[in-house]
Amino acid sequence: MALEHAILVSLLEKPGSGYELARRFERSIGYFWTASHQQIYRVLGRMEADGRLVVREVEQQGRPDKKEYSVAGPGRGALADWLHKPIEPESLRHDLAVKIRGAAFDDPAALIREVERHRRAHRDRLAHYLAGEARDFTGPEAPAPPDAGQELQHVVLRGGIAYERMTIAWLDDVLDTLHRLAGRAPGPAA
Amino acid sequence: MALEHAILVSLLEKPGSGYELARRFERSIGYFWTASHQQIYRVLGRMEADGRLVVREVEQQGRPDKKEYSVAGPGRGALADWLHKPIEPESLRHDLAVKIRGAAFDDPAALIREVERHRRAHRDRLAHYLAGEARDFTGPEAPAPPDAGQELQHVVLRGGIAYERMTIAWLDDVLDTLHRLAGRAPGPAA
DNA sequence: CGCTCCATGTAAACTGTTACATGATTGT
DNA sequence: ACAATCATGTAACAGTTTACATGGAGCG
Repeated sequence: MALEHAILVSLLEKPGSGYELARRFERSIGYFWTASHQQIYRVLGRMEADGRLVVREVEQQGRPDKKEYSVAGPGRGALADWLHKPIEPESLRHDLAVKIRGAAFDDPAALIREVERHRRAHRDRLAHYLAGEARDFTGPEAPAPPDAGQELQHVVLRGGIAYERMTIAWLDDVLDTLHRLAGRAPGPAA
Repeated sequence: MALEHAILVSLLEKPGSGYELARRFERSIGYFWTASHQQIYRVLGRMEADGRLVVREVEQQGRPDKKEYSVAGPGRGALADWLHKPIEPESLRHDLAVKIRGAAFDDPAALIREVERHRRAHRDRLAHYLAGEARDFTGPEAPAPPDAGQELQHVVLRGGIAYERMTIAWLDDVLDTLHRLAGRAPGPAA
């Protein structure tokens, strides 16, 4: 159900169309929640029908009209209810870890390329987060003093940065392990 | 689709029943993939129908009979195919981060209890992982030298440990931020 | 002419959660 | 007697992914 709440938070930060939300889910909100445009349009339709959102048709020049959504009273209430209700601490879903354990029944060396690819992706994501942090929070252009919303956005971004740094360090550990195993026995085991 | 692959890896490590798999998904495999028994039974049924698994009825004394599943040739092939196919680097799903950003439109101080609860859960999980590491890998009972499968299980567990440590440190950062905001403005903003 | 961006959606398949259901054994 | 553990499932619903579908504007 958290997609609904993520959309409410994003629209409270700034109203926008389904398309714009989809873009945000590739960027800032996407640091901790992902959603495709198909999902977003469906949920927006439902939330508008439920009275949590209001739409405004916006005519544009040189591009298609868009529907700008913003949060209505009941939407704000639904978000407040959810914020006050405890949630379960997350459990991870990590495909790559499944692959690493699966490598025991295949060739561990064959995984090295894949792990390196993931390491590059995480390194790029870290660079992207750090650039965003400098632009919005720590650089000379950043607003001083920051308001509560900016402080909270920043602490979430610091979480993303910590996650990427941790992941890169772990992938280095994985690569070391795979190289050691590849040196030891160069074929499929088991 | 990774539940299927996680089941294949687990059954290659050791054949077992749906019930036993559900237990493993609360423990070792559960460090990086979760699944309920309902899901597991459904997928086991499908995989057996597809010829990826074979079942053996095992009579037991003092407890109900069970169906012991093990991986068939096509199952091993399906796993190998998946292992050689690149996967997308994961994107996070972190409800708590949605809540933290949402707190800008509610009372940040009201989130402190919830964050503390999550911190305790992660601290407990870390202790559990560390106990498992000592028991299976670094303690005096651990097999020496470890085989490839154990090395790979260990590196995945180290990833879980690093994740929990990072998360605890981040939650401390979040708590500092919330305390600072609570001291500054004691009501809902926006 | 083809590519990317803007903007919106539908449909089908699959995955995951919640609730319900049964029945024996072991321990308190 | 009651609760927990072992063991297996069904059914309904909610959420997610993948594929299909349309169409204009601007750039090289």
